[in-house]
Amino acid sequence: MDYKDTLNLPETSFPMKAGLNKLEPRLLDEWKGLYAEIRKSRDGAPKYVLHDGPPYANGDIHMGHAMNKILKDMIVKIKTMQGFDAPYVPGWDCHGLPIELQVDKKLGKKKNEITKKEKRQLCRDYAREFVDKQRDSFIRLGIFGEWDNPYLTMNYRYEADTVRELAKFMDNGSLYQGLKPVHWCTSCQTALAEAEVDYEDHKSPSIYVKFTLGLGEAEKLGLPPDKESSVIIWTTTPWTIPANRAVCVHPGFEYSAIEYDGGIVIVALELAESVIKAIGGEEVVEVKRFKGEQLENIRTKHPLYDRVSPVILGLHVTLEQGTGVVHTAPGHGADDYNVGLKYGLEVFNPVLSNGKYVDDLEFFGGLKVPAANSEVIEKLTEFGRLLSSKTVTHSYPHCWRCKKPIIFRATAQWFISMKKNDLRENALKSIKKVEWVPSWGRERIHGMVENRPDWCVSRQRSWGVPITTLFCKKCEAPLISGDVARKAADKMDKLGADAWFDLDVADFLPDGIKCGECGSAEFEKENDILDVWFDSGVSHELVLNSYSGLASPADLYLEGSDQHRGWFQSSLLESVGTGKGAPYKAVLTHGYAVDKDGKKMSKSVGNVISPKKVIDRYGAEVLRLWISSENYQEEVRISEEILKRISEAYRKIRNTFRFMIGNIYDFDEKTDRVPFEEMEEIDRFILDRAHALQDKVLRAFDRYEYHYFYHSFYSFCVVDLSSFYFDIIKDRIYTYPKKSKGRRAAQTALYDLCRQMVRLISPVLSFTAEEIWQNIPDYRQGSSVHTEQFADSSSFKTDDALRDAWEYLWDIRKDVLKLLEDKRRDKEIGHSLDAKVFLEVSESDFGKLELYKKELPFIFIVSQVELIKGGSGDEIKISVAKADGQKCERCWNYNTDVGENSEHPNVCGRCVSHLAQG
RNA sequence: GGGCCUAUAGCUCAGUUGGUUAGAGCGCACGCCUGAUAAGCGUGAGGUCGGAAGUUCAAAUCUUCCUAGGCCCA
Repeated sequence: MDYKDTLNLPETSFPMKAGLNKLEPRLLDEWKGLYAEIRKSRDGAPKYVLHDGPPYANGDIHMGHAMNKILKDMIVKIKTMQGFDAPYVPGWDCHGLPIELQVDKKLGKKKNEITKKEKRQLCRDYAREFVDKQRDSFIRLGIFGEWDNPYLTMNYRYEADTVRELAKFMDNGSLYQGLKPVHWCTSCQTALAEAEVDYEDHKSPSIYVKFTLGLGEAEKLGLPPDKESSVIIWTTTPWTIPANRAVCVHPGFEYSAIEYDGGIVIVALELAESVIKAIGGEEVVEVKRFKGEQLENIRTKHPLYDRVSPVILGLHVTLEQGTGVVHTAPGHGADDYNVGLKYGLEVFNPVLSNGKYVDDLEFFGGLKVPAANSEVIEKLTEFGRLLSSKTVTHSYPHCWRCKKPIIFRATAQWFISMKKNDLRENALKSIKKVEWVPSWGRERIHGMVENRPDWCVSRQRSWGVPITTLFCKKCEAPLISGDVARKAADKMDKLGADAWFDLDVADFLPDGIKCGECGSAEFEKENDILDVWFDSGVSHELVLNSYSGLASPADLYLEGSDQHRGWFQSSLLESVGTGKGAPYKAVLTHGYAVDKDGKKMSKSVGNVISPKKVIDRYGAEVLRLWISSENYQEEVRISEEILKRISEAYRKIRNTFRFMIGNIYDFDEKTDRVPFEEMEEIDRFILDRAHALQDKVLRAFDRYEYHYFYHSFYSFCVVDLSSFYFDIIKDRIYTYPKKSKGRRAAQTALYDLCRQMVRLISPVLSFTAEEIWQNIPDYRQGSSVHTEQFADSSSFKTDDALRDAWEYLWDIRKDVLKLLEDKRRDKEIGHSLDAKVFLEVSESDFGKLELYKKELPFIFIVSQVELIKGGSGDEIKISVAKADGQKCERCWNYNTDVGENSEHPNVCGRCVSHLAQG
């Protein structure tokens, strides 16, 4: 007869192949109301608030989005499994230039024909479209959250509340108007963003100009007082000379004082030769040498006007070209502006929006730049300040619309002061109280906040939240009033940002308000909009305090490491600036997704792997497992090979569960459970290992070390279960009578393992965990693993003695397997059950092993084991021979009693007895 | 150019305060099994710890420099 039919082989409909592209959509469908159900199940539980940083509503999601959202989802699910009420409200950043540019692009030439209001509506439609697209993608990844009610920075209420936040900065005096240079097209008469600037070759004059040292300054430097000493600058924009306010040197460079044309000129040592040559000198005769820092605060004379241009120090000075001394006009250059802030230089801009000098500018009033270059050069020559002039071709910014060269020009901008109300100091203090993971995040953001300039919050754009300030019609003085802002916000609640632009200024004027300068009561509205970083920077206030279940400050912010400059900082400044502390208790950062060589993914290189591609080919589950496997605090690599490895690991994990499910098909916990103390030792041992695993995994979770889960869990499946425990208990669950205690004990262990492990994987393998959950014997229709909590595995813990004994047995097993392999190579055995093992051990080891005499054959999966007392020390001598007796047709073990039963002539005594019991 | 960070087997990761021949799993090679079967088991080969110099009795681990890469600035 075929004894296979008398065995209890696994039975399950849980498929070996996942078919994730079908399984995942099916479960997503079943999960429609699950988020609400999970929240309900945690009603009243302690909260854990992870606040979502809003992605920009533009374009399809890329790997960085997927990584960020999956990590967040894992954390929310872990906290939920730990019993917390962990809500997740996703958001989107909807305003800003990139969307406006996309809309412009779609409009083509029509863009100049539509009104600003129409443009804003198109931007709103565009953002909406991508919010929906991205939302579908995120849901597809298995992310749980309040998807039907996300926060959008373009929601009317959000826009209005953003203005209310801005009003707080108006109230406390932090908001002010100042000047800052921006890219400016004099032809279109508009400010341009960096993205709207094209760099093309352009011909410019190249001039060297003398800045003569003021009276008595030469002596300070130890230079002969009877000669004229000058520093030499080089520039390609002579028209900015009238706006010069300083000359800048690098503190670390060496500078040479050189004899030239009866006087002395000072330039960088390294450039001395080329400069002297360029200005027609013969040879370099050095009189003296200085370190750049020695020149600080030396007074030079402006080459055209009767004013002083001091020497200042700046790290942006280079030796690539020029003289190593930089002509500094804070109104006409970014570097100049920044260094000027440090020295308190005037941000002087004599150029009007149409590119003409203001009328009262001496010598050049009314001239247009940059055509005025020739007049400036002429004047410099006349004043004897010009050393050289020629023409060069170089890369120069042009307007992307009209293709004409643009200029840098200081314009009025709105700023939030870092100094007023001690914003910088308080922000730095708050940084110290936050937990930064990895820890270097603290240093990074601290350094940035310490050195950043005031926050420029204005943009000359259409798509955004208005800066609700007014200007006096009469004297043009700005009116910064929180009351005006709040009146505007009240209108915006119902009408959105448009209210500010559409309604009459009178609608925003509080009773009796007058211009503080001239007393006039007539005003006009500011047209600038807010920097989008302000929009998202207020989310802690607008979102955390308005959604049910959320609370401020958040327990955690989790974003890419670029957000130390971005959202972490804007949120911090906004929160501290409105009188609170940091909006987060902890900040966790992740690296970027890069290719197999650690290089960033880019279309031009062709190394981009999109989430969609991975989902289509492998399933979202594999993407989730991939992220869990990597140390996300550094750059995270992804490649075909990595995905292949991960999907293989996925199959192994899946099969591990399949084995457990397949072997508890006839197990009913209520009637069949074997109490822990009555289980076989190995059953208790493996449960103990499972407890230790969970314990370590949960502790790693608390340290934000999520990839510990993947490695330890996977290793548990492969090493502890598949190759050790499962292999050993097969004999017991397959060949023992169905209802025997031995089989039921193993089933109890499998049942407990399965139920514990499925919870452990659920934050990562959310789909598969649910599928497993639905295949465990006592599955309740409609229930979900995701409303559960992690198993309390402390009842799995066993005593140290049992643990030590089995670790010892396991070690010996490894040695036995090596010996078996030798015999296999020699063709003496095939299957390990063909073998009999001899262990020659010392007195003390003999005692230990004799206790397990009966277990040893099963542990080694051999037919017989013989213990021999002998030898000394720790050494165990292992030898292998062919097993005694004949192979039992049923259990495949060799035994000398095979043949003793006439009814079952090819079966061992143990199986005969098992058969009798049914 | 500056700030912060990273570099251990083909892949993903461990390597405690510096202390024997640098570990694991996967993959690979070879073999076993055919009662988890497009599964399962075993054995084995893989590393000048990115490179160089230094500190030390002793360095993957500490210092400096270099190379490659990432983020943010300029």
